[in-house]
Amino acid sequence: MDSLLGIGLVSRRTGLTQHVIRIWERRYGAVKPDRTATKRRRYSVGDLERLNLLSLLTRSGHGIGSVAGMPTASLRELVGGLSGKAAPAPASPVETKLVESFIEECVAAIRSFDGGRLQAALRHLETRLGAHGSLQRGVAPLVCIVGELWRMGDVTVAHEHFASVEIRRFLSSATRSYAQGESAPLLLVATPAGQLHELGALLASSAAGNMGWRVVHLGVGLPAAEIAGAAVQSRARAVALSLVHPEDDPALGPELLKLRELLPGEIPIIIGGRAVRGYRDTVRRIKAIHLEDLGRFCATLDKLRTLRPAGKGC
Amino acid sequence: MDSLLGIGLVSRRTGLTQHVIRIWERRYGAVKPDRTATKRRRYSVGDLERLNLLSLLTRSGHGIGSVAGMPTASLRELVGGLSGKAAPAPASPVETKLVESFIEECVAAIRSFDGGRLQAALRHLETRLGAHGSLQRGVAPLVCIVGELWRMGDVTVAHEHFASVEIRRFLSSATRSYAQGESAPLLLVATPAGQLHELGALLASSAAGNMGWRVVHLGVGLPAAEIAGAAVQSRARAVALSLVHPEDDPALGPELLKLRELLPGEIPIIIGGRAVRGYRDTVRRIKAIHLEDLGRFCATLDKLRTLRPAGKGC
DNA sequence: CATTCTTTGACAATCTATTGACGATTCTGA
DNA sequence: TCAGAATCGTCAATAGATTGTCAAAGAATG
Repeated sequence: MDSLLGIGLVSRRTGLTQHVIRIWERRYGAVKPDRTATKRRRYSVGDLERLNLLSLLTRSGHGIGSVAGMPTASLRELVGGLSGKAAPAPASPVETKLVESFIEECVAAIRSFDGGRLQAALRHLETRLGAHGSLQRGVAPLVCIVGELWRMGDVTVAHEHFASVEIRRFLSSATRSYAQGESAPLLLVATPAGQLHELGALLASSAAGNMGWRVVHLGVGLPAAEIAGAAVQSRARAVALSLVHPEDDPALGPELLKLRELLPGEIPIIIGGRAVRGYRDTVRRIKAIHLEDLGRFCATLDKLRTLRPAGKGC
Repeated sequence: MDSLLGIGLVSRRTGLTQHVIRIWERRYGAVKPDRTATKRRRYSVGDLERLNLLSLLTRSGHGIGSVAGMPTASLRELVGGLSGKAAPAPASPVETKLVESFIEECVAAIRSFDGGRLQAALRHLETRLGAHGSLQRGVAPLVCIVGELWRMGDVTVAHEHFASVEIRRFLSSATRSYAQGESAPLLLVATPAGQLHELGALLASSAAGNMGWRVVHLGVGLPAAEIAGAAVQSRARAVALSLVHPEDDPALGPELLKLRELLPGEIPIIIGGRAVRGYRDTVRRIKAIHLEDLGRFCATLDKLRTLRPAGKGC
């Protein structure tokens, strides 16, 4: 077994303290790293994955003592099914087929304004791919496709709104990870003034909730001053914005600048959504973190949680 | 059996207090979790489902004592057949006190962006007043008050948006629509172009869902043509509009006229919300049914369902 | 030599179990 | 209609378990 990672590295990559890693080993035998001749721990990539899984599970409410002893495969299953993210994206042919038929079914349901059918499809996918997998590989693509259909005039505004409402109903009821306690970092999610499409923001909120963040979701079309005020008052660790529809709103650039100005410097701004391209310069100017897909968004959240409080330079 | 969920986790996922979970176990044997060597409860996913079902059932009026002993399959069945119907309307002094403290608690939660606290208050009220009663006598007033606070500048736009999102999350999870088959009448709910406040519409949708209507909720800010198109396509029996904020939008009058024109004559338009007064003439002109409060809205729905067997066979 | 790592014991904060009691509501039978 | 009984959620207090964090001292690394 190639065990070559030092504890410092593992600590940084998992977001766990070195202390915690050692304690988990000593008390629960969570991992059993090799040792060098001089007793230093050497972790394998398998250990790394294991620790990442355990980190996710403890964050979403499991006691470490009850999961530390399980085989890695079971951990993966628990993570996929109950709350966390499914880091590996295997994209097997079976799965792509599943997702394809899912999308097809959803679009048909939307076209006929059949809410029950849409909810059924969403639930079905969730049982197959888990909370996070269904978001990343099912709902997110669906949202894009609906947007596309609308832009091409293939479905009406009413269809698009209807889909938004139903998808958001699903997301609301699927995301239950409330009450993470005061200690969990807080993400503020919103859409700046002029941006009225809410699904991107909702996806972000759900994903963040699944990953153990507390989330304050402010919805759609908020002026910069409001966002900044709320962020300060709720002591958010980061602010996430979603830009989807108008790609050329001249008022949005100044709005973003103002937000950066009003927001304390240590609170990063994360921006995602297909319309970002229209405001690229501004986004760069305010040093926002630009993320195109949900997977990267999750990875960034993980990094932010561990890097920020320690004050470690990024 | 794989029993690995701690009571804390189960509590968060079911919305039940740890205390309640334990009491249900002790008094009614609702679940029989395994124990660790140190007597801690370990729940299986089956237990989790069971508790979720029981939570739903008690919230909609069943006594815990009468359902706690039933096999899980029967619980599922019972939940499937749920369709609101609770809490007539006693309006006792005890209740007004309850509602008052509820509102107070909610406003405090909103001011501090505390979603968990807000959800807890909402749930609590629901257990006391039932699905229907809590809507009519708790949530509806709350919505009005939040709107009032916002208009007076007493809370910011961010607070108002935040409240909208959380209340709508509650409504989404509380409303058990889709239980009805093809035969149930269908109500289309929306907000016309220019009207961007969605809570009124959402309340209407929930109430209608509770009363056994199928609901197509189109959300906020839709042009007349879109509403009419969707109504025709989904074969709605009625269209409900909510008017809340701009009371003097000159574009809204023509929009309403256009809607009446595009809509088949046998489909009535129901209009509610505090901004209706600003458009009184138009509302009268299009022969819309104007309803000021949720109670009358429900009554009207009942009448429409029975009086309007327009297409008796379908 | 500064930094990183290991081990150990101790500590504090949080979570959990159990018990008994309390108060509000609802049910029941006269 | 009314008193008593039953139902049901909540609370408080104590004891014990679980889990993250810390400090100190020595060893290894580069």
